[in-house]
Amino acid sequence: MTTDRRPYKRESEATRRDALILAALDLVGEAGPEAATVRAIADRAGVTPGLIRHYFSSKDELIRAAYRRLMEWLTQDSSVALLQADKGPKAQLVAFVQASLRPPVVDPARLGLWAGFLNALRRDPEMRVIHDQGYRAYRDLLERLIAALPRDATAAQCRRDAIACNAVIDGLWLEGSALPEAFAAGELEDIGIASVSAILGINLKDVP
Amino acid sequence: MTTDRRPYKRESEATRRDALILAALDLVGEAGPEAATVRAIADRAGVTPGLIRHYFSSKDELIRAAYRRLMEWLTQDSSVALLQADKGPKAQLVAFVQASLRPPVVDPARLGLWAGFLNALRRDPEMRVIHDQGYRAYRDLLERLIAALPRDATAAQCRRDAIACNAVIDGLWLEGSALPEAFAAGELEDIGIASVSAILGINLKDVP
DNA sequence: GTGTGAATTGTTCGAGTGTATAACAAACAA
DNA sequence: TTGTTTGTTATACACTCGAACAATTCACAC
Repeated sequence: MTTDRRPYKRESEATRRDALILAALDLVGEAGPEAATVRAIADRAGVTPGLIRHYFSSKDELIRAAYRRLMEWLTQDSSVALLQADKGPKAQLVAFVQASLRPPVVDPARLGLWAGFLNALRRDPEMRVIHDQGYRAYRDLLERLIAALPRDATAAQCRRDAIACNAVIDGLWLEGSALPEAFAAGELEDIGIASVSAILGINLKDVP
Repeated sequence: MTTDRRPYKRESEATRRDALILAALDLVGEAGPEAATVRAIADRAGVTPGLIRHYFSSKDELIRAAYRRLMEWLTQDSSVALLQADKGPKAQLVAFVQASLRPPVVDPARLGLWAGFLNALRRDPEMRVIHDQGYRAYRDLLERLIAALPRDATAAQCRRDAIACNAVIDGLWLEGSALPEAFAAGELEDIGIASVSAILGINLKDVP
């Protein structure tokens, strides 16, 4: 009896970890966290389940890595507009807010993905640390943009303003992603800019 | 061999269904939807697992009933803010914002409850309808409070303002519930009032 | 009292879960 | 070619899940 063993190719650690993380994100986004079983993840990554524990000490750690990746995406996609940063502080802030309130950041699939991880925060303290880091990174970035604006504000006030602006952006992102058809094109961005302007007491509406 | 059967009391159908629904909500809120197993629900309701299938055709139907109950609660809580309406529009709005940004509304368990049902929406279209209705009811309520304020604003502007204020409240609620220890006592409420004041162009800070 | 039917229990079942480990084979060095 | 390393597969295990069902016990009509 000849044993039919499935043929395979050896890949680098980075490649395999990436494939597994992406497969996990896909599944969580498509059908919720309970669909992201070890077998389903391995199947989607074109690999057998045992390999997961070769690269991650447990399934939870793979899920943690996936969440870390998601948080990185969210902040990177929002701040990608900053790279062309020969513009003034106002224009940078405007670009940041706008990028946060349109695709691919605003996206039903992203919201579903994020919500899928959300309830793991309560159970896993380490997951909460990851969330905290991701959230802090985003808010710190926003706070730096706000502090660079030409206005009089203490550091404490800048922190409060950053929290408030972050909240508006988060809330608009939430609503826009949950009910995409409820808003006209560009409406979320306009409301976001107007709200941030009002909170900061500075006019951002006519900044190109 | 004498079989020791656990003694029990017959309860009315309404009582038992209620107990099971409340137990399910408790568990989803505390530890996420995957913790709400048939056995755990039955255990918390002081009943054996088999009884669930006596009152609900499946576990999914119990979960659906629990979600319906949760939406009833949310709309009732919103209505309560309207009923104590012997105060001015400003005071009503302030009370509404403050109530939305402190416990028991701001609460990791509530966030977990919300998130737990959120990713169930993707699978069950019937749930999505109920969810949308509840969400719009909340925002319409806020929009009515804003429209009652003494200021000049078109209906379109009131809608935009309601979306923005809802976003701030949602965002602050989200962050406060996800990272409860990241904010000082009363800080979220203060930031919320200040932000809503700025967005609406009206001073709410000294309204009792 | 005493049937009788409904409410409730205890238990079992197959399927599916994450984890552990041994067997295999691909890549590479000599 | 041969040997070694280790990425990868295959298999087994202990556990939990939702569902099902027969056995038991309560409440109530008569």
